[in-house]
Parts: sequence; C-alpha cells; structure tokens
Amino acid sequence: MMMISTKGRYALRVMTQLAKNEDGRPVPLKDIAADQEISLKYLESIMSMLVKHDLVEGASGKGGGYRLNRTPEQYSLGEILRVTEGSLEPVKCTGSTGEKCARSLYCNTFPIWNELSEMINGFLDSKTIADLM
Amino acid sequence: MMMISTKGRYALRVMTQLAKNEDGRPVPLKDIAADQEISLKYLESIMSMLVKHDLVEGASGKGGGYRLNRTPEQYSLGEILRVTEGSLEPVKCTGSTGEKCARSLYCNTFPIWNELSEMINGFLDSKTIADLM
DNA sequence: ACATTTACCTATTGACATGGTAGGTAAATA
DNA sequence: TATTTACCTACCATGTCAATAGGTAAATGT
Repeated sequence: MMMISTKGRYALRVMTQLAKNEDGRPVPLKDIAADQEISLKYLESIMSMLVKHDLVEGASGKGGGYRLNRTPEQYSLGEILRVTEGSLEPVKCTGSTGEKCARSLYCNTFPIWNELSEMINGFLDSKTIADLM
Repeated sequence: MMMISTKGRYALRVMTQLAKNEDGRPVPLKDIAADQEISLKYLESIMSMLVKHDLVEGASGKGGGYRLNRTPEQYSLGEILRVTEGSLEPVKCTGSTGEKCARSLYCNTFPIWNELSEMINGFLDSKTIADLM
C-alpha cells in the first residue's frame, strides 16, 4: 500500500528548507526539526543518508549545520527518494533489484509493472527541489 | 518502497486466468494455485476479498470453484488492486484515508503527492483484465 | 445415503520495515 | 574551555507481509 515513507517525505522537506536558506551559512538541524515539527533524532538518521550520497554537506561544531552542495534545480526528487527509500519500484518484480522471477519472461502482468515503474520514476525525475520552493 | 504486494499481484493473475477460462464452468482454486505456482492456502485468503467485493463468485462443493461475474473489460486493474491492497496511495498524505495532516494546507510537497497519486490511479484505472490476456 | 470435492473461516507464525528513542563521541567555534 | 553542532551505535514497539495449520459448511457424483 505505502510506497514513500516518512524518510523520503521528510528528506524532501529538509532539502527544500535548505534550498530556501540563502545566507550561505549552514542550517542547524535543530532549527529544521523545529520548523518542520519532526523529531530531531529521527531526522539525524535521514541526514546521514543524504550526506553519505553527497546530496548535502554537514559541518560540525558551533556555527555548523547542513547546506546543499548543488543548486535546487540540480536535485531531482527521484534521486533523493531513491537514496532515502532504497528504490522507487512499485513491485518486487521490476528494477535492477528485481527478484529474478522466472515467470517474468511469460508473465502477463509483468509489462504493466514495467510501464508503471517507468511512469513513476519518470515523473519524479522530472521534478526538482526548485519545484517545491 | 513497496507499494503493490503479492496480494494484489496474485489477484490480477488469478483474475486473468479466470478470464481466459471460457467453459463457463467454475475453476477450482487448486488448479489455479498449481498453474500459477502460488500457495493454495494463501490464495484462499485473497479470494475471500474478491468475493466479498463482488468481483468473483465462488461455488462450493464438487464441481465448484470460482468464476468472474463480469466481462474482462469491465474489471479495471485499479479496482482490483484497491480492493486487495486497501488503497493505491503512494503516501499517507493523500486519498480519502489521508491522515489529516494539518500541514497539507501549506506543505510544499503535498501537491506533488496528489499529482503522483492521480497518475498512478489513473493509469491503473485505464487498464483492464482484458489487457492482460 | 455417502464419500469426495470444493469454498470458506479462524488463528498463528517468522521475518522484516517503519518510525522512532536513548545515549554517547568527535569536531569546530565563540 | 564551555558550548554547540554533526555523527555513530544500539535498542524498541508496532504493524504488515506472506504464509501455514486446521478446521467447518456446502454441493455434487456415484
């Protein structure tokens, strides 16, 4: 039933808030958590994914925080969501992680799942953080 | 990450097999389970949902089984999947069951989720069992 | 009548994901 | 040097998924 969890949804909201900040100075997660009304501790675990994949940069210490390292237009929602969600496949059958279902070769439903997957990924790849600002 | 589980995917495969059968006689689930290589017991729980929502008709006893009660073109994939999956919303925020998130009124990401939801439901409503045969 | 076949019903289970919480360490600055 | 921040590891409660298990009820063929 559910495809995109809070991890991905929160990530987009954080990224959008970072994009709006144009001081150039990093934004402390504490502020973002307060603004977005999201648990700070939970957000931390999400940020670690974004850092690991070079989507944002973190600066420790006083005056530290997070900042984007690209312009908002350069972040597609698809990229961010694939990082936080692991994948955007609507079913197990499709995608590179697609569990080699032997039936896929002659499965009547398989082409539909492929079409659906391409629609979803295509749509989310066509939107960027700039569209959320 | 995952949106459509085995419940929905199996349901489509069963419905398609029922659509292909044109003896008029009901098809025992045992046969379908064997053909589709799906656990009979698990399939039973799926069929009960389809019966409850009047998508198929079950006939007990010897010579019994399941049969469609519409033509294949009259079953949209969306309808079947919404029954078995509960909903096809890609996020908690959207749909009638949408958890009244107070933020949705001014949330920057909300419109995207609505667009995505409409795309997915629209696509799956435009396809029918006849497209799978 | 009766054995057989079928749908249908309830309960249970192991594995995993979700959405956090808790507590600490390392780094950088005012 | 105290304070602020990121970063790291571990744990937990809840729910869903994908089955399994073991029955009861209904209808039929012989």
